[in-house]
Amino acid sequence: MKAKRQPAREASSGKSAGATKKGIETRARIIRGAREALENDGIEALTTRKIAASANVRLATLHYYFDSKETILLAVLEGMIADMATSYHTAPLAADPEDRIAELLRLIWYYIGETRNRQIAQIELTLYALRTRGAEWLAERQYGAYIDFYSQMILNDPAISQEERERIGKAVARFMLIGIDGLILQTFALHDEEVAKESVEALIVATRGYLRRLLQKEQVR
Amino acid sequence: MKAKRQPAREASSGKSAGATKKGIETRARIIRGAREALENDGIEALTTRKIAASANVRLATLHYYFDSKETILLAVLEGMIADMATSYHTAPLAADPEDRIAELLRLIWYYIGETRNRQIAQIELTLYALRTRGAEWLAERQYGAYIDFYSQMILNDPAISQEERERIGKAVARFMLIGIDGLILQTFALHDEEVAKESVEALIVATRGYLRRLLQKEQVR
DNA sequence: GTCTATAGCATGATAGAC
DNA sequence: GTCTATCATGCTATAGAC
Repeated sequence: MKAKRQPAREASSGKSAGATKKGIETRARIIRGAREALENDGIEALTTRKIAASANVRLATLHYYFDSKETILLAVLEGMIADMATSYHTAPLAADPEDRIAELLRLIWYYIGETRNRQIAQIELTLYALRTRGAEWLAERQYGAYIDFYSQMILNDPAISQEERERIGKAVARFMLIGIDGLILQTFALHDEEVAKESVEALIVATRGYLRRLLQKEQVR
Repeated sequence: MKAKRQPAREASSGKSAGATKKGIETRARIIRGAREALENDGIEALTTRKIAASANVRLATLHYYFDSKETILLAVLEGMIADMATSYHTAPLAADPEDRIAELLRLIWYYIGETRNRQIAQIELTLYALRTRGAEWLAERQYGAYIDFYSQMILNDPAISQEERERIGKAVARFMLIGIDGLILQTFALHDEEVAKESVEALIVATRGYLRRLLQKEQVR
């Protein structure tokens, strides 16, 4: 709540603590506990006491590992970024990029449905990072990571030059990500499974179309 | 922070206060102050004292008009929903629905760029409502209001039956809204104006395509 | 590295004068 | 309807024993 402190450049840690094996473990447990508490109660109701309880750690231990509540929150976001790629490692495998888009979007959609509160928590954290002076780069990195990952999943056709592949892949990835984020908010607000499913299919068609258009432009050059 | 209180069914007010002219004015000032404080500092840092200061009202006055901080927050969201329609009343006018989509999306995009913090605050509040037991309906109503509004903006072709017009219009509106929300998050995270502009155009093409497809299906029947 | 204990202050909310 | 004053509690963070 206090604003006197200067923002943490490094979200990872505040102290040099956590070098030993047990230390690393405890640090991880704190982050996990914070994430769970955040998922359960939302950022507005999150307190260090809840984090400690959720991590099964005494209150003072939090501050041995982290400078402040802010540092913990940013570390949770960092953890989510790191976890992201591993979540989908049962990856789609279709040969055609357009089919991969469809598979990927349906897979993501399934995962989102299973992790509602985590999705909400992640958006809360993104907004928190955007608000926190000195932490905007974290939100940027989060999106960068998602875009890189999706991009690589969609386009790996060696017939296209590396440069163009990356340009187009990232554009499609950004488009996909826009749809996914918007879909999360809308689905949880409307809670109409039927309508959500329709939107996913519409998003698939749109993303495919966008990819096709970008590739066609490429041909014409 | 306490959870003992039972949730407010009505977000509008908590007490019967605010019947007089001055009372209504003060109530409005509190809501406006709360919104401004929220826009400036984010929900995580929002306190009743900040709200009071921002509304130029003493702390106790807040509680004369509202049962709790929660009630104030939900009232702010309600206010945003009410303001929504008026924001775009300089409405697009093209005759062709597809052109209206383009105009509308570019207009919305401009407005969003001018009100960055308000957009973030609104998403924060939506998530807060989704978290708050008994207030989920507010998030739903918010989306319903947006969808109704966009729907009506896009489709008013009398050549189509009322029922179909509404079905298609709402589907397109939902699609647009997904794009807009996703775009808000991504743009503020990446803060790349160039890339954002591209995404808006991609979204326009996609939304037009979606409308066209829905209308074609309609023809075939 | 983790604990107990507590400092020191901010918080949401209320009592009661005017 | 708005104020001053204050309560009870919860908050983040720290000191210091083990």
